[in-house]
Amino acid sequence: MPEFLFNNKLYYNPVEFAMDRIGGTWKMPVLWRLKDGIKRYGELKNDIPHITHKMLTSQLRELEEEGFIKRKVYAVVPPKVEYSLTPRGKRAIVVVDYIRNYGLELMKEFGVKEKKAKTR
Amino acid sequence: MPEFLFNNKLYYNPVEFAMDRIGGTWKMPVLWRLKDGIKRYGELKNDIPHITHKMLTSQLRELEEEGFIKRKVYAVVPPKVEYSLTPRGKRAIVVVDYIRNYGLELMKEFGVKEKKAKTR
DNA sequence: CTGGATCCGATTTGATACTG
DNA sequence: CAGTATCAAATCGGATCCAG
Repeated sequence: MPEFLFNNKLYYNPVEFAMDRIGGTWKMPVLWRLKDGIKRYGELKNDIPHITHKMLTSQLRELEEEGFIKRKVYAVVPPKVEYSLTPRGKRAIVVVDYIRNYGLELMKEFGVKEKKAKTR
Repeated sequence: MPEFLFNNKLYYNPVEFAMDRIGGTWKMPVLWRLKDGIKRYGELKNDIPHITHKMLTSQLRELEEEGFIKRKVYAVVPPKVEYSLTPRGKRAIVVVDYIRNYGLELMKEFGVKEKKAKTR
């Protein structure tokens, strides 16, 4: 298995490299939300349950820096910022979709039930 | 996006569920090593660069508990233990391969060079 | 040879407060 | 509305030691 450096981090294989770009708890959900077009910061925040302000901003920064999403700032008050997928981000959606389908398959195997509105 | 529980952990989407099963730094490399057949603990340890004893054993435990690999113990001294893929593990290999190819594609885009034998 | 347990530092994440 | 900074809590990973 090869071994290489990127941004001063040591990687052991291509899978790890890919997962460091679009893995983690929140990056795929964020990309997925942008699948159908432009979203504002607040929309993303509302659409993704439980994500904290800090996590959303940091994940958006990283995805932007690595060219998966584009950030457009409007010089208005109050601020308005729109996020959208770049071609690289659109390519990633195909992969996310693939993994998502595998996840659904696994969930069925493991007998996972959706958690319906819980009392409390 | 749905939301559900598994092993007392809250998941927000199928992607996260899948990644919790076979994601992380080491699970895919471990599965990948078993792609071509049975391996002993020591072989895995030698074949996977930089993995520590602790990580290898913990990852093998989890993969076994969740049905991706099978553990066969021989009642001999010193101990001999063989690991192999279950059908579920073999199915996972297809996914790993897919992500791996995407990783290679990304590496090319990012201009990542393999790290050749370093001085020191 | 395989594997469990412990200690401890490093990294990640959440909560909160503050800003233009 | 969108974003930054700070501090504390939680999680993770590595090194090390013990055991059958």
